[in-house]
Amino acid sequence: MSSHETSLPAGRPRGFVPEDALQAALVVFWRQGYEATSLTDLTAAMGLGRSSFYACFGSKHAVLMAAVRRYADEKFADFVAVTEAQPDPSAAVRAIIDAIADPLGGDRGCLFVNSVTELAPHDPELVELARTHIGRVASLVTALLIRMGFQPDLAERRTGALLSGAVGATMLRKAGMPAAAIVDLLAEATVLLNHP
Amino acid sequence: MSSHETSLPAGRPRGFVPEDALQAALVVFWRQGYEATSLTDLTAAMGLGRSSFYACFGSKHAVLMAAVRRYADEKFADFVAVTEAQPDPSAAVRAIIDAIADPLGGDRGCLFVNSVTELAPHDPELVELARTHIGRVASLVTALLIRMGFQPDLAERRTGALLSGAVGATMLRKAGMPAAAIVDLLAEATVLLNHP
DNA sequence: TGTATTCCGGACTGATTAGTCCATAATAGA
DNA sequence: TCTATTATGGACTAATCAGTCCGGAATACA
Repeated sequence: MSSHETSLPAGRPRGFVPEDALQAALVVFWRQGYEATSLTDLTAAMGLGRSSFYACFGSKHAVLMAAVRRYADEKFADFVAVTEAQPDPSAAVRAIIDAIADPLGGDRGCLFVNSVTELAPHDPELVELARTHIGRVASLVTALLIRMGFQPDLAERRTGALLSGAVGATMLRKAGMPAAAIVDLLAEATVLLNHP
Repeated sequence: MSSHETSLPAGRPRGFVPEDALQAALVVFWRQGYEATSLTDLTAAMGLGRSSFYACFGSKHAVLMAAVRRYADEKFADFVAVTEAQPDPSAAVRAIIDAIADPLGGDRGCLFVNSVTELAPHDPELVELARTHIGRVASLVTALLIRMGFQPDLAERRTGALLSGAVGATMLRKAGMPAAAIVDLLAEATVLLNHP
């Protein structure tokens, strides 16, 4: 049992870091959407040839799935971090809603929302990912609402209303609504936290 | 001045009704999105050849614009009708939000939301249409909130939160959330109408 | 150095894309 | 019936699509 740290292969090593390439793909999909992104766009942004692309990632669709999964995981990790760092559950919910809508984050919207909206009707794999992600985010928020004193079933319904508002805000932002209006609108949504 | 009812042309008459063809195109775009719909899909659904298509509509993008415009106009007309038929402004707002989210209308979402989400970053013409449409709907709802007793600036911000929630609900529906949950969530959003 | 193994640039594939064009068909008015 | 005008089907184009493949380059290990 000699040096087998990560079971290195015996041939020529990759000239790129898969995670970096995936991140580049994520950005392109985020800006352009799935169908509007050609393999030429994709490989150019990722900085690799078609051979490397297919050898490493398999297909255009697989890259999208990996990118969306990465995006969703990253976002969810942020939400959890906020939740753990913020002792006040109400403030934590506000922070999560803000992070979803990302009111100051430009007008390209949310990769997750964009992808689901574009592909959901014909992409069961993406829908499955979406259900899982939405489910875990909803659980997190619902738990915070319960900590605030809401009854479980009410907390669950109100979580839906809050998430819906955050998601809708990303679309309104894409439609050209000014960032300031989005900020106001999200602040207004906190009424859902104050009303019994 | 003989019979000049609609200034009829002198050549062979059309073998189709443009409005019907447009409606068929609308349905296809609604189900499949813009990029995922080929001209072959489109003309097949509309029941006409490429020549007729281009002679009558100009381009694929022009048809999308016409379809979205028609969709938005129809929806807005519904909202106005509801507003005028319903004496209680609070109930009128609830009806409008419900009509936007269309919780029982299947999982293809809203053509307007779908199109904006897919194309907004690269389609200024569509963004312009979106701004106009969102603006008039927001004005309508804001007026209702003012009639309910809200101060104008608060009414405007709360309108944003309500519309955001309705729009977001269409995405959650596409992501597989059950219709019943959408109904609950929308009902919960009416908290925004009850809180001072 | 030699060999096994992997990676990569780029040419290539067949299918599909949005859009054009033309010869023919169908109509209105004379 | 004849002519001017418009509509139509279907062939056609040049470009682009996602994906494949191969010959050479680069590495690890012996």
